Amino acid sequence: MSDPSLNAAFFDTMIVMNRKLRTLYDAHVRTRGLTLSRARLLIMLADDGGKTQTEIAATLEIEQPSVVSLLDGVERKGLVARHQVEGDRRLKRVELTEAGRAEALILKNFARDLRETILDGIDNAQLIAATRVLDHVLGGITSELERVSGAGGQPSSRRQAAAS
Amino acid sequence: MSDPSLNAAFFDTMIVMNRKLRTLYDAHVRTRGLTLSRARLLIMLADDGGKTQTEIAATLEIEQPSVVSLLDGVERKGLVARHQVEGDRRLKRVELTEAGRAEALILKNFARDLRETILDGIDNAQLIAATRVLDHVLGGITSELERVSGAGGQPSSRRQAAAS
DNA sequence: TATCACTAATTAGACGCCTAACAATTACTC
DNA sequence: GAGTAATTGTTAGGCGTCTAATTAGTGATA
Repeated sequence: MSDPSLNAAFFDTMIVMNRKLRTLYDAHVRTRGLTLSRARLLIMLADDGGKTQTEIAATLEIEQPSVVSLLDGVERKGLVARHQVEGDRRLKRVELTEAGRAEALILKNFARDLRETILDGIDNAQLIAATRVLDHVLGGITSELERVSGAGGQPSSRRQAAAS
Repeated sequence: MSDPSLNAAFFDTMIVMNRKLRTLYDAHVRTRGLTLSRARLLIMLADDGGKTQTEIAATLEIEQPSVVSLLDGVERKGLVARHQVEGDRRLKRVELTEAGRAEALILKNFARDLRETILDGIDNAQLIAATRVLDHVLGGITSELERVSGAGGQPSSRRQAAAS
């Protein structure tokens, strides 16, 4: 079928790369009390506007409790605010503050530049091909994850890119 | 130069995929008190034999304190043991126990099968191309990381695949 | 209207990862 | 040989993520 050591190399490289990417990004924004995950959240809010926490979880593809602690962090810094929603007191609509909007802009530009630096030497065709593979693999993981834990079998809304 | 939204999609997909891969793997081995990271460690030890903690950190490409807590977990389960080294009392050589060797074999087989399942539909050429891109990107991240934090500028021993 | 099921956010507890700072030991240097 | 520098493993503290369980609010129904 496929070469086991080739498969292993793919995943291992991916795992290491992910961790180092986070470390690199964090190193740059740490002085402002931010991280890659927080940046992903802020940029998403800047692009998509106010969302409830459930919607945030779905867009970022993380679990709701992860959203809670992420929000706690950036709310403490005054970058977002949780607003009550008229008509349903369970919901909280999350909005960027003025400071949050400014920060999001900075983060977005920094992220763009960093990606540019890191991807230097890769042409568009290669990147498209690699992204297609990643997307296919992500699909495989997601359906396997649903098969394993999601016994209920709801129709699985597929993902789309969250950060810009 | 390059398309910003294309770059963003690549990284975002990679980030999400990584998190979901970990969740999927963890879900399978959780009942035995294991995780993807612990599996990576055990498999590496099974392949490469006893190593000091510094060597483990280098091979897995994580920091030494991360190795400490990782080892604490699997040592508590009796899967590895830390042995004193003759001649240098700072060092500790880490070895798999009998139970650890058995567990590593199971994990290795499971990992192989899971990769096979997840990569279904991707042919070797695509996978090789994608891995080459990942490797290039990892190289970019690593050198950027060294440029940023490693002011000392030691000659950067390059990475090689750790899990099999 | 009282109950029961569902949903949104949260808390609790665990693990993985990091940086910074530390203790013990060894190596180097004068 | 004494003092300093480097190395090894560790602890402390922080963030991100997960699952399981809890709390509060909504809706549907008998």
